[in-house]
Amino acid sequence: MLFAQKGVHATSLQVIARELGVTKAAIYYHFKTKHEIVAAVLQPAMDDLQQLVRSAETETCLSRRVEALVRGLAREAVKHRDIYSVVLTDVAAREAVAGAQSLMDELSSLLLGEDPPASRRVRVAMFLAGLVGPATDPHLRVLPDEAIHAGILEVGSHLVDPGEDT
Amino acid sequence: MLFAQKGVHATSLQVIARELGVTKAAIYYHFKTKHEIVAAVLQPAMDDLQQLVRSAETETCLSRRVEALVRGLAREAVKHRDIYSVVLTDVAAREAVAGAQSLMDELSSLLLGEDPPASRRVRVAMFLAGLVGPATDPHLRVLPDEAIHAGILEVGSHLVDPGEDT
DNA sequence: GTCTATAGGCTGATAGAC
DNA sequence: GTCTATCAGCCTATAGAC
Repeated sequence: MLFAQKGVHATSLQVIARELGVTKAAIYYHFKTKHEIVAAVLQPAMDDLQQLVRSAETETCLSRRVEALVRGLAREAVKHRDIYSVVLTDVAAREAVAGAQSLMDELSSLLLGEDPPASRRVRVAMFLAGLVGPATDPHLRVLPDEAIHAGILEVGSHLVDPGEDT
Repeated sequence: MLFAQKGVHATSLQVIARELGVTKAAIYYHFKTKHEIVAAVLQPAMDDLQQLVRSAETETCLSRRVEALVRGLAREAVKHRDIYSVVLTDVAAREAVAGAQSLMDELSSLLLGEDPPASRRVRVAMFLAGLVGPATDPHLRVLPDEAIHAGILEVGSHLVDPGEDT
């Protein structure tokens, strides 16, 4: 995906149109604005993420909630590798998708629980930001999905586990 | 810094000029191109990072090398919070700074050592990508430098430690 | 539905007065 | 050193033919 390579802002409609073999105007028949295009591309991942957050909201036990979220995030990060490398990275992308920022905020809150110590705040922030790593690193793209999934799971269960607090 | 908030590509010279209270032309007296401006902003962090990589290159013992790099990265990530959130994130920024990408590649290689298992590859990629987390997360910006530094150190020593391989 | 043509704005960058 | 004025080029978006 072009958005991932050059960023949303640097990917012009002209380039997109050429890639698709049509003209700019043809694209504007299907989408009203560029924001809509970006949103449409990111939508599948956003929907899955939203569903994950929704289902985790009901779980009041922190450790169980965290476990479910980490497992879900590992699954999603692999499934939507390309999209994650955009959403978690590109400022323009987050602007285009309404609620992307607040969704990430809520995700963060659900992982942190109430009044977390500073060390856990850092660990969770690094885990969430780190999800982009396997998605973007060209050397990792050759690894099978299972290996990346297992790796993320391992990292997440350690970094976000509330029991790790000192 | 504007580059961090809106991305390099979305930050026009006009906005930069207005922010500084001068005109675009005045800026072009000091810098030949926009690339030069971006490079100048990122230079301090890049220099420190390069020096870190240089000094680590000579250490042939993997575990000692990794320890030094993790310690150095934790220090740098805190010292240059704003810049790290740009360099590690923005595609346009990496394009502007010659050698930024290859520096990150070398850093990654030095942390990985020879023929690392897949799980360590993922852990290192997540650690490096995760360095942006504490820098960008608005909730973490209120934490004192020491807390973030300690958190990164803790995460890094666990994620990148070669002894953690299974 | 997809095209051509074009409007109107903003961009990075330059030339020349002060 | 900083300004005004201006350039060509690209952008998003629209109007209207086919």
